[in-house]
Amino acid sequence: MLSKKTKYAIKALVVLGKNMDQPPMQISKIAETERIPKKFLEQILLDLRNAGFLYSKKGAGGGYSLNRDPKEIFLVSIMRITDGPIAMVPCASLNFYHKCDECHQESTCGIRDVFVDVRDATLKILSETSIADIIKRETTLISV
Amino acid sequence: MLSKKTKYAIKALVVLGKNMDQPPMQISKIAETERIPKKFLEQILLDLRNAGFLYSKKGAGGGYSLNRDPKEIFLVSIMRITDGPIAMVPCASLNFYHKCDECHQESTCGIRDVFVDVRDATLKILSETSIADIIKRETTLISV
DNA sequence: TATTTTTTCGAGTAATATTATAGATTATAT
DNA sequence: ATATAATCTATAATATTACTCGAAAAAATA
Repeated sequence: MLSKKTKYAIKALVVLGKNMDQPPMQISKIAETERIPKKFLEQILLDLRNAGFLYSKKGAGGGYSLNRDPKEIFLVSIMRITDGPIAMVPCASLNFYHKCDECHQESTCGIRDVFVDVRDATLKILSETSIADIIKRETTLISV
Repeated sequence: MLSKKTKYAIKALVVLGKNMDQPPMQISKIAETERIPKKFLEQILLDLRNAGFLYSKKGAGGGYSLNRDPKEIFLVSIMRITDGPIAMVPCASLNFYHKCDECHQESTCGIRDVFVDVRDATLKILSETSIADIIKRETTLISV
């Protein structure tokens, strides 16, 4: 399951992606419009900022804005920051690999073998889909 | 992440798949060979039995055996029993659908739209892969 | 029929992860 | 100076996962 943390992160990035030419937006503003607990959002935005996706400014008139083109922010990167691995088993993870507790012989593990395929299929979609795509999909869905 | 419950379920089914022509195997035997906590495995096997995948027999000489051809037991069915939904968001689930807490307008949700695609890609693999396939993959991996 | 074996059942607990909150601190603008 | 708004550290609340306990029911066999 996708954590709320990740959903909130995506939603915040979408909001900021729609706010590109405007002055930075405050946490409290984002929290209100998307109905995200403010203090929780605070942590999430900080993570995204530390990962280089957001620009932040303190003090009056401060807030957050995207540090990159929304076309260049892909779901896979966000999810790795907020949820960690994409793979469903740690032994099939590219960026967060570690042995499964239960596993005796990884090299011949049929489960791992299948979930490497699942990971690749998931990864393909998530690394092709950007914040800009999400915004585009939403407007497309409205018009349908 | 795949729960241990699901991994244990798959492992148990694989063991039983290799035991097809033998008399039923006891919980304790499966638990030992696969190093699964016995009481936990007990619950898991019961779920699989109630879902019709296993045959069980009480008393001396009793135990568990597969109720179907290992070629006809697919990962997707096992996972739905042990972990529930395949989709990463409840609103994209076929068998366990429910609204996301956070969601205001499902019909135009770009997140949902992407994760329906992810679900489909995952589903394809999991509904094509059987216990027999896992066993086959393992022997193939050994010979490589 | 008594005993042993093994699954079944209902409940409970422990460990861990997720979600959320609190309060003080630091930076910036006016 | 003062107000604004992000940052930091810690902790509380809740949910989920992993696992345990003890007794009951069913079947075999001696």
